[in-house]
Amino acid sequence: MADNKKMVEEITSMDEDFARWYTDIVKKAELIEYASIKGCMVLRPYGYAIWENMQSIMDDMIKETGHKNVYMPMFIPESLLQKEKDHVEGFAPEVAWVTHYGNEKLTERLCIRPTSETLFCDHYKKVISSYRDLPKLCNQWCSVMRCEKTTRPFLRTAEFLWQEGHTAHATAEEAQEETIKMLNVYADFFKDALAIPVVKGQKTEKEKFAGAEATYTIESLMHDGKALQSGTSHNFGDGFAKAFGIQYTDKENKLQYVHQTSWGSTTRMIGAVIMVHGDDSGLMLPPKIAPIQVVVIPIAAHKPGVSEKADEIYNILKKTYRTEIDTSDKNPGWKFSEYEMKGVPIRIEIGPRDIENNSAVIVRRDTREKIFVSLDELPEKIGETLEAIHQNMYNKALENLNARTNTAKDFDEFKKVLEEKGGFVKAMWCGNRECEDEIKAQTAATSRCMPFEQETISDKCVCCGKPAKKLVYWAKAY
RNA sequence: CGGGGCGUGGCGCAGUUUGGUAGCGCACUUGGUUUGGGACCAAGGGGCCGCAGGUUCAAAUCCUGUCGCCCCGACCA
Repeated sequence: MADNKKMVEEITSMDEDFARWYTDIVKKAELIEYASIKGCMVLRPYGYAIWENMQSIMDDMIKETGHKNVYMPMFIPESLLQKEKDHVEGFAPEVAWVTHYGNEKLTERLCIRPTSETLFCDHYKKVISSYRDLPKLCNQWCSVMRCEKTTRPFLRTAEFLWQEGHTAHATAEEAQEETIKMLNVYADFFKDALAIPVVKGQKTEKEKFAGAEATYTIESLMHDGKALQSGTSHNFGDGFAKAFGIQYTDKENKLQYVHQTSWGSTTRMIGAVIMVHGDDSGLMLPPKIAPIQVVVIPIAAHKPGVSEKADEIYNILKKTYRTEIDTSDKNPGWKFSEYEMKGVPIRIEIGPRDIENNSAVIVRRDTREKIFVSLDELPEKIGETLEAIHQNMYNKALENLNARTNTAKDFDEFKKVLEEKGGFVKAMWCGNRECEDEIKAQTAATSRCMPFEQETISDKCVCCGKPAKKLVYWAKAY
């Protein structure tokens, strides 16, 4: 038995090690607890606080670009869901159905929203009649439900929290502009709030959203070399408008269909943060979204003056930074590990030695560097250090992204590069679905996006050798 | 739905081959000593051994059935 177990451990792939590392972090950092409801998870206070910080920054950015928040019902009547053919085909297999209201059996069942396009369409049909009513720029924060067959904390859960923006415009050009604008908002958010660099581009036909004319994506790279679709922005053209009959009268008194977009980002972003920045000591949170930016840890708190000084520091810092103090009776070593596991960017140690020197020790989560700072300069130094941590985290993630982005001219090279280096492989593609399927079948890699910044690596498709149309980023993905 | 595995205190497991007082680590409670990298000592609480039958003087252990969960294959933010 023991031998067998050992053997299993020895042949355990890196993938499984990484998976174990990941699930360990989400539990030990107290982000989630598994719910007793299939596929769902309990977001615990610390995990939810991370989401709230993300939400607050993202919400500002969405409002900054002229959008207003609204709230739609969580139920969608079956007939409404079915109005757009591609959309219903894409989502029907994974929706949950409500069949009863109390004891009364419904004549038409209601699904729990897997996404709210159809509800927004139904609404827009009612409130849009003139070009003067356009554009409609709405956003909703809510949870949606998709009965996934396999789930994973944050990356794929049955119910998840997200923001979904839904807009309606007079022209195709305006809709396209909006689609790209919001994709850029996501990319900026990843860089400025999450310290994660992304690749921006368009999804292929195979990978695009059910019902969309075009889907754009930001793709980030986890430090195990797998890609993660981290936010998407869709241009619907007038497909939904025609299916739902959303029309307006233009300046020439002619009836026109609106052009729509939608874009969403989810709690999956927390998964991205864990897998991009985390290390062997646990989570590492970018300062902007960290629920605790600074934790004060008194050393030998029973010795004279220590408690008082620690309190004093805490009270000063909490005015400017999200600060906590840990006065529990755990020993310091335990506390150090605990807050590293939780990804707190800075910890401050204050003990008898520091009090003698009127100083404190600040320790960076990202570099473990210990910096001795005089108490007078402390608040200022904290600000500088938080900024430096963000920069350093971004730079490291960018280094990893660059190091793991390689090119391949033919299929043999493609397989070799993917096998040896992981990450993104840039390669040319003929535009045919068959080649995407073939590449996936042979390598497990999927097309992540056709980047905005196109290059010509070769004139032949990496798979079939026919003339190439597009440069594609390929990768194994979550 | 096809292949593999597992159900034993809150969590992680041992015990099952060969039936004989339910154990270990972590966590928890109390008291004390500690405190600059996951402390130590002492005492304590907590289990219809997934469920239902059967065999037996005796079942966590053997037999039958059943339920649940996890991993691998087809989809997805």
